[in-house]
Amino acid sequence: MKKRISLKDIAQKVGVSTALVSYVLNNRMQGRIGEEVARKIKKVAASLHYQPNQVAKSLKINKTNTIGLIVADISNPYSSGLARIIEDEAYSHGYTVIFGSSDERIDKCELLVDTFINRQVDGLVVLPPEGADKLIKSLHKRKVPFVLVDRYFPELPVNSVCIDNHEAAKSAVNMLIKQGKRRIGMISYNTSLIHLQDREEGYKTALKEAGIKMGAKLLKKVTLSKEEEEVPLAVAGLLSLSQPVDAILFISNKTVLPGLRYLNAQQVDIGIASFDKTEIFDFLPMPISYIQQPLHQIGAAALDILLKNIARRQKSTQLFMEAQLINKV
Amino acid sequence: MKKRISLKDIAQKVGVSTALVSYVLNNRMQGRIGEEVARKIKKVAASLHYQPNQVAKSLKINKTNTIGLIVADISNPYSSGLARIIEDEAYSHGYTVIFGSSDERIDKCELLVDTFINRQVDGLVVLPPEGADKLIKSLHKRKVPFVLVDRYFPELPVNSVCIDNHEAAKSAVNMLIKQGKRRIGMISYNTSLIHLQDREEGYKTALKEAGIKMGAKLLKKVTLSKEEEEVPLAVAGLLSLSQPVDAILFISNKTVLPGLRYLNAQQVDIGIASFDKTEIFDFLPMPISYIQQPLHQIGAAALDILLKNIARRQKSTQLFMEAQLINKV
DNA sequence: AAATTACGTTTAAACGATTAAACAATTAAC
DNA sequence: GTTAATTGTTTAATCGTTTAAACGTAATTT
Repeated sequence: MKKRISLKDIAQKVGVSTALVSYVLNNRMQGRIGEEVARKIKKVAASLHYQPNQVAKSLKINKTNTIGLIVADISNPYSSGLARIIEDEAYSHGYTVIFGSSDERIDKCELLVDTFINRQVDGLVVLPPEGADKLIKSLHKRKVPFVLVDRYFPELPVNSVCIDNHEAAKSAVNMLIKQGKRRIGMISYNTSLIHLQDREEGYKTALKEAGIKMGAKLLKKVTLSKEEEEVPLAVAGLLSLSQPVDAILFISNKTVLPGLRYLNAQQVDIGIASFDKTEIFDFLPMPISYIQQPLHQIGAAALDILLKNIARRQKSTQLFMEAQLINKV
Repeated sequence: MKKRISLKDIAQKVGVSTALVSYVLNNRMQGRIGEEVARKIKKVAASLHYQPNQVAKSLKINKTNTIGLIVADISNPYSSGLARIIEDEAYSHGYTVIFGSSDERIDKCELLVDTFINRQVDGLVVLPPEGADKLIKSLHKRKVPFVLVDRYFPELPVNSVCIDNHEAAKSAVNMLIKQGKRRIGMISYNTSLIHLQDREEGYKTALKEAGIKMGAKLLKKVTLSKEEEEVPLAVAGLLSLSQPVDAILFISNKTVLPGLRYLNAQQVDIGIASFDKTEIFDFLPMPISYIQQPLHQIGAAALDILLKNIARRQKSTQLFMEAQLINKV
């Protein structure tokens, strides 16, 4: 890397102090600077292609204009879609984004948080893994500006932007009921993540409100990150009940894929609803309804909250966005 | 953000100079430091949860341990998949990754490059958009360590990691021929991007070597980023020739999707091969062969080259990886 | 004419680390 | 017993910025 041009180089060439160069290039001290010399400084700066060293600037002003983004896995469509929105919002406000994937592991997440804080990020956007309560609490205590997305911790009064999962699941089940389905199963997760439990609760509420009895056998739980193996078994289970299901609600895009693969192979045609869309929906013979998260709104809101938090003029905000049910008949 | 602990704080508390604290915590000057005081410094550092300010360190040692990743769009699966691999490789070497999406636009790409360089990244991984020649040349002249991925510029002797697109396309077409196809069309791009032209050339070469005449009508070109509108038309064109095609090679995952959607809707069953896999392949009745890029190798090689370049011990390297043809019958 | 204000610029400290060189205080060498 | 080497620590400069305060000089006020 070639030696870069610094304020000093410009100052020397023009024959003034670095302070003056700094003032001129930052348009400070309006009116107090000689027109002549200002012009000359700007000219020399341009001719040398001067670009300020942001590291030095960051150290001095104690602000890096960088935000850290921690997702479960950047190669997952939900995460990368979110990343893209955060990126755009951040850049439009003069921020740069560093990112890392936690793989849903709390130790990795902690490592990333530490790394980012040591790099003096101005704030964090975090999609927290299961069991991150302690970490989140510590962030809060250390007054690090941050905002959670997709997931939240009800007992912690920290910034978060999620969808109303309870309502979303409820509306999906209601739709299945309206379509005449009565034996509605669900593929859920065995997890302590509240936002997923909310989805399960929404499913139960919908059935209860419709006066449909919900047998425990209709609710199958699989392990996070083990979808490929466990979902087909779970679906098979739902199909082989004495009273087989006539519809299934899938809790996530990661469960619906192996689920559909199985149903497709078995040539079973039942009602299907899912959280989040995947490309394959367009290609399947049966219509698949899904809950569409307003990803753009989520990302934009998250960054908005974060930036206001960085600027120290906002208290904690918990946002629950309304998800849209895309109803395919 | 709470005031963070600095070397000074530790030094004061222990009653020594910051220099000594620095030496101790970095394990410098082995054996020259008093055991007693070293222990005390480490203890105090730990009790205060000292974490070094990387910004200050970066300024001093002129190294940020950060690399910049510029892709077309982080929400595109190819880009996010690559991002994940780069991330893992980078972190395992103590580097952090900042990223940006160029949207295939040269102006955005230039802006990102400038932003990243001002932030003193140690190097760049770039998926360059069409027409980036000038930018790349300037990076090279300024001796910024960088490596191109996926795309290259034959006339520029700079680091790059790609697949052998010519060979890959050829093998795909050869396979179609072996399956008995004779009227093989291709959906290609109207572009100056060499790696895409290579794919086209590979297609032509395969036909020529097999002694099959390649009419110009068999090669349809669409516009980058306009796949959704143009590909269906192009496919329709290939099917309505006086001698319709019995197979199509798609140049990318972005073209194969609308193509398949159209073919599926029209219930046409012909041979299909494509670059890159998409999730939907598993769900379609017809077998679809595809060229699988060794994404992991590409990412790992790119980072390896970049790091060696940063450490100043390697000349420019152009790598062409072998892609794998996944043959579904 | 002395005192004040304004103007244009420089000085110098600071941000938080690293590190060569200097410095006492011991210990070893001859 | 003087000199030299070793040991443990500090001093101070440095990285490239920013910015409050100081500083002359000129213009204005009284």
